[in-house]
Amino acid sequence: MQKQHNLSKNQKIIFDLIDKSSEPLKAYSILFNVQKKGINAPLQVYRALDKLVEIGKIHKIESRNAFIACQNSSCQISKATAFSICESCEKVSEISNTKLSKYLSNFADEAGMKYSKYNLEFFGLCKKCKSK
Amino acid sequence: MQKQHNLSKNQKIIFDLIDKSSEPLKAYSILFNVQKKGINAPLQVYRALDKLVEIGKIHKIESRNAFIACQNSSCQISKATAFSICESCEKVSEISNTKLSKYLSNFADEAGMKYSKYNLEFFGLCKKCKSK
DNA sequence: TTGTAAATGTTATATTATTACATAGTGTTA
DNA sequence: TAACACTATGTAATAATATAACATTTACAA
Repeated sequence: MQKQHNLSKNQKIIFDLIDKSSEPLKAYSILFNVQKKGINAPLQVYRALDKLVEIGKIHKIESRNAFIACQNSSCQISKATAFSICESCEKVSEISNTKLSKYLSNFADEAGMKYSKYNLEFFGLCKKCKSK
Repeated sequence: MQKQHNLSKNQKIIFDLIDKSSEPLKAYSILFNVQKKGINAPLQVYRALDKLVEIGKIHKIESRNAFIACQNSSCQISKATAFSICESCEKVSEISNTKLSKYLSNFADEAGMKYSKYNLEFFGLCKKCKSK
């Protein structure tokens, strides 16, 4: 059973915003959106983001400096993330593919070393953009 | 046969610096290091970096905002990159594993979509740091 | 030699993220 | 409940990363 994390006020405000969004959100765009809720400073946003990433409720898309809510109902795969990113419309989806995650979690390099965490970003054109 | 890219003056200065470095270099650390060679502005660095990334001579480590020289003699895999990153000493190595790259290049998601590019970053402790 | 693409130089500014310090809330346990 | 540790919050300042806009120059093929 997964540990229950009770989100604090700021964490909840920021998670809700990201969760409702259909696209990855950037930190300062989040800031502008939550100023009416009393969150005034970048640091307040970054602190909430850090925590949310840590507990797996959101993921950072490294190549875009943006954040999306975990699509995985269980939110247990924050140490093993894979995303597809459309280079045209910037749509991002979390990939949850058991074979892929098993393959990568078990991957060992030439020296036999295994890794405790990975992040994979695939790039291409999404269906919509491809057919344009 | 791979296309020959004759590096320009700035590109060469910056590539040489990165290539000699034992660790990933950040843009502003590069800037400080090349100021004696007449490169004065961030944009000059970023332009050279962009070009070097584009032609596959260097790669960007997205999670670190840093750049390393391609370890692959052929430098042809800039669209299919994988790295191991030590979370303690920050050592970064490029992984060139044929099976892995084949697996990922051929990966198709649930909808059968294939991707033209990927970047994978593994995290863990390197041998040295593990034994400490 | 002219056209064009690539590269350079420079200033200013935008975007992303952290340091430092002070205060307040939450939950545990002595 | 008092004392404690831990987490979260608030605020100001600043650091670090990256791009826009504009002018000029170089490389080189037609």
